[in-house]
Amino acid sequence: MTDVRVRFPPSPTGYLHIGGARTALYNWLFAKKHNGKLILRIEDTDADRSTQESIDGIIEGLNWLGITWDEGPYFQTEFADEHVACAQKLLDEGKAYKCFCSKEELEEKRELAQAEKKDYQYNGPCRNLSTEEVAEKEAGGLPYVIRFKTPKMDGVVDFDDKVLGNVARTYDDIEDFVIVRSNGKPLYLLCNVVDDIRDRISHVIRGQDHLGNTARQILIYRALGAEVPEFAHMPLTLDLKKAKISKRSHGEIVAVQFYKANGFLPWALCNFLVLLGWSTSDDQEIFSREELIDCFTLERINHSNSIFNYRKDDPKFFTDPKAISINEHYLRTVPIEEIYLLVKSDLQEQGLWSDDYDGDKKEWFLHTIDLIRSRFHTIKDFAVLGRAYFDDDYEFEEKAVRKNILKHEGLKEWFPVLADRFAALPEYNKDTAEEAIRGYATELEIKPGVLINGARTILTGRLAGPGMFDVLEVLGQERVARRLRDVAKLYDV
RNA sequence: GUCCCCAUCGUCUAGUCAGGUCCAGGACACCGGCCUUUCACGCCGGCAACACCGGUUCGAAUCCGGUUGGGGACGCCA
Repeated sequence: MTDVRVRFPPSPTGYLHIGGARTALYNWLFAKKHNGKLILRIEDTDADRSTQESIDGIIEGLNWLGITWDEGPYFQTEFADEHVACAQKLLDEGKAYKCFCSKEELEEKRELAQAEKKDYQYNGPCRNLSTEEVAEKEAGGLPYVIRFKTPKMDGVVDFDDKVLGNVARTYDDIEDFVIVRSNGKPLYLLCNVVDDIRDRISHVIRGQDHLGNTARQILIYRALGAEVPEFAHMPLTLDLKKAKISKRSHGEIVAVQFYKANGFLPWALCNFLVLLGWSTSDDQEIFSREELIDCFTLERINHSNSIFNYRKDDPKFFTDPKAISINEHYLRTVPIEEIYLLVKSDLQEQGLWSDDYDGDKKEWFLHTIDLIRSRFHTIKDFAVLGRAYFDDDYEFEEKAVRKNILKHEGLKEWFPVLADRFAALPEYNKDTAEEAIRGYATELEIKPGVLINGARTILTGRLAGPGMFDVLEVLGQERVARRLRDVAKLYDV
């Protein structure tokens, strides 16, 4: 294979959404796999809709996901002269022509055709204007667009799509499409090809929504005398109603930023995204970066669209359940150091961070997040569900208080006693704590579970959590004793 | 209306190119059980799909044709 050079060309008209991220990811994987280069090109030719905010958001999103590029970001507008020059070249060589038909006139025809349920194609008179006629109209100050002159011939324009196989379209079916607006600005179809030629793109990996563009773009490549790259059209991601996912109809749930803000591990999102339309033959679903790069191939991309399984207002899953499950998997299995910084920055944001965690108490901190992480869904849970481990001001689950505290009136007396016993322990650790708690239960002739579950609730505020003796150790002698002595407050309400 | 793409559990999918080993496998979700002081993890089990109709064939999820369904494109957007 010749040098692999692929590109990700977002138009900066909104944030980076998961569909775009998936396209970028596939390109990135393909580049990595073949020791190729990924080029980031911002397609900002639509001046009305492009924003700096959006450019920043896209770059931030890619960075967060760990999708790195080797060249760029280039900006399409910087190459405007080149686009115009290519259009001129096509004009000079008779491969394109000036069309003086007015926009209004054409729109009218198109609407008419639609109303009559007939096919519409530009078939205007301008294709065959003589040089004199053109000069005359121009002299008269008539505005014009430049149209590509599609060869009038039998047969098809076809290409061997790396995902779909052979895809063909008859010449007949391709109208003389506009490549330059009447204001002199070249259009996407042209710019994109010119840029891809300049950037020596070898493989165009993009969504199937571009499938209809490909035949026309191949015509441009040929007219410009350039080599046609390989194409790979990946399936689209739809919502449960089978509509294309978009910011407008789905809001932030489809924004990469949303996953960052909601405590996803970036690689977990990538892993989820890659599975939306691609798979291996051996049922593997969890991949390290290296594994994925190694086994990724365009040929194993699915042909059919996939559905992003997100139910609005689902109380249990705030996004696709599979995405959450993959995130949980990574959250509880990656080396603790890999989530340490993410947890740190979230605790900092929540005002729960202490610099000791980075110093004297670092070992304690790592051990603690390791202990509690298997029950969590996202990084955000450390500060919410795990708050009691980092701060004395935590909430009590109502159900837990009812079930584990209020049900046992005796705890009001027992816990202060237990607190004293813990405090008096010359050596305090999970074993001595367990001994103390079990011994006391025996004395009281109650089941140890009453003390254990009650302790969990008063110490952590929660109904469920890690093994109690681990919790006792992690929380430490002083905190445990203090919180147990305070049991009366739970009966007050 | 025209053109293009697609069609396996609720969702993501394996199997389709080289038909039999598939009364269809895995994952998520869901339901049961085990483990356990709780919950989670883990483990065991369950529910659940080849869109339809024809054809080819000894044999079809797989090949062919049609139907239906879904998606995309049809801009002086990208």
